Amino acid sequence: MSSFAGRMKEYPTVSLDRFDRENLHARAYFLSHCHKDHMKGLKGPLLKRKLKFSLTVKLYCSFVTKELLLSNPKYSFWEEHIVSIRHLDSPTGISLIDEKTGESEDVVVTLLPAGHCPGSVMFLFEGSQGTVLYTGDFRLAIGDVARMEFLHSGNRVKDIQSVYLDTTFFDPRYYQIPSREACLKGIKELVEDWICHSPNHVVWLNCKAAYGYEYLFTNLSQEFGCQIHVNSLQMFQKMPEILSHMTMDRATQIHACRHPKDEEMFRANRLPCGCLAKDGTPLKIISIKPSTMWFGERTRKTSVIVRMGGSSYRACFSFHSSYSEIKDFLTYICPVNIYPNVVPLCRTMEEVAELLKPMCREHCGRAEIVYKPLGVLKRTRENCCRVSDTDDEELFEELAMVPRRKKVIVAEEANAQGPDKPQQISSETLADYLPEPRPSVHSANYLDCTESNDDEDDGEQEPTETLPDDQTKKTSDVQEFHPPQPSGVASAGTLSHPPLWDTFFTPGSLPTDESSEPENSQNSLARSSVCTCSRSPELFTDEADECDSLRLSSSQSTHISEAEVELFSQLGIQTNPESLGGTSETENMLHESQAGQGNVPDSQESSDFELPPTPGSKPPNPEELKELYIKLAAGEDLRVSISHIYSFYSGRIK
DNA sequence: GCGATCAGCT
DNA sequence: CACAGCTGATCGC
Repeated sequence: MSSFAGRMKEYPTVSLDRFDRENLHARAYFLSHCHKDHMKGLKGPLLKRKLKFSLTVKLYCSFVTKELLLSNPKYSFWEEHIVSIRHLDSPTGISLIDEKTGESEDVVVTLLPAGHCPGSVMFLFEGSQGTVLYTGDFRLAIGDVARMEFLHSGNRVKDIQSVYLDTTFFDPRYYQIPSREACLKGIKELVEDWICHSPNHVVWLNCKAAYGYEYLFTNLSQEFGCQIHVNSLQMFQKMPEILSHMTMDRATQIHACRHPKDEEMFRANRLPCGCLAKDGTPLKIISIKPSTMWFGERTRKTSVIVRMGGSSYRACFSFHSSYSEIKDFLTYICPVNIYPNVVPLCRTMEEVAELLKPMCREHCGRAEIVYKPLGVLKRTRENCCRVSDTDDEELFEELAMVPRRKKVIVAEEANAQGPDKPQQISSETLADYLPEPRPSVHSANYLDCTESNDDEDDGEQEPTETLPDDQTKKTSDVQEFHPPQPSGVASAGTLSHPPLWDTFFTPGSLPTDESSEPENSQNSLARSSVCTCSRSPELFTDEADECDSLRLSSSQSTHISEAEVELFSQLGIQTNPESLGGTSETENMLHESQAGQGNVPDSQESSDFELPPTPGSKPPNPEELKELYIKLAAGEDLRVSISHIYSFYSGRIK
């Protein structure tokens, strides 16, 4: 839960995600996403009154956030005062005007995708007081930050003065959270194993009353060709990409409907909507409750699905980045200052601040590092592969070779025109260059899983995976579970099937009924045949690496530095000594440029950093490059890990 | 009657 | 397993 007070040191005349107290005096407001803990005071009478008499005060947010906000009539008084920025990554000039004195300050703000819930964004401010990033809440995968065009200036990472950071899971206890794709895969398999039995076998997704599960709904809808039953569709009226996957018709096998006493109803084998089978008999229901599950640094095998007993399951699902994901994010941008917005559970603000210190520029030593661009074939930094086999890899990694996108927009200057007409510095959007929404499908082997959110529990573990005991198909026998794959689906990391050419030329269409589903489903499955292989970390290297495609490696961000270990020990946090100083394959493969860090003086005239070219990795060898080229030539979309964010969590949805 | 805050619940 | 939000009680205006 955010405890950010609303204001940044550098630009104190704007307020973000807080609208009460001192924030009542702000010259402009910013809303990162539509969760209540970021909307404190937003419907307060004092603010309402202020708006009534103001010509210049505006609320800036993404297009989707505006729609979601205004779908609640309590906020309709904001309507004339909202400036929604439809396109992410499109710098907008804003004049911050003091209505009493006429004093004015110009800033340029850029919305960056945050991957937290529909419409969620981060705000990047650039102005006389430096470049400052307010992250709001975010879930970015490792490597995503390197693909954010507007955190770069030319080949370099922008010089970021301060980051106001979502630190929900910035604690080594939350070292790893399975990737979005791995979680989705686990849920898909569980759903499939249940609903395939009969039309009377239904799934209830026990989701909380908050935005953020739409990604799950749309993917399940697409996968199984049935829309998800929900209580209301009103808020998604202008978002067909979401709307088309939801229904208010109870006659479906997947429900996410809610009722004040839904848990109680479920225990009595009833859906919250009260739906029964066609013949009036009770349905056969399982519930899946999305919950955050985390795993310690040394946890090797994990499960994204946990059976709670009876027909109740928990499925891993996180709205926030894990410790290692946040660390990756910070390591990349290396800001001068980092301010936590959230106090993680069982921690104090002081402890979080201590944990963040090593990530600040002063301590990370980044200012000394010179990175050499790779050249024509640029790719994302790949500094956190920590898996030893394909199962683990799918669970935690979604890294892929991602050619850096052509830079399409350059924010040169902000000729702000005043808040009524914020200047769109460029009309092109990054989203235009991103792939169509699609489900992410990996190879079908079920995860050999051991549940562990206990980071003390770092030894070999017995599988605890359990599944409905009345099922005919036993997914609990994880080694034997091989759900049928649609034809044309290649396993991740392989090219066992030729590309389906037509899929690359079929305009993205939305399945609006079941009849349209199979083809769409297949198309999207085919499109998502991507390489997600990543290199084994030294932590878990006891299994053969079966990944036969491009290998990248790194050790940087998954390693805890000695300084951190010392810090953790001061804080009473256990760290893994094996991760320190051990010679590993990955360490041996450090890129030259990194090995030479500190030796080469940076071009000091610029305060920006050069773009890191995959620290901790070796340059691709000819074999690897060949494979990459084959994939590119085959039309495979290698951009994978960030696409889901743009699909659902951006202002792109119209 | 309305808003703020907190405990309790999920 | 813990994010986000609801309900209901209480208090103050």
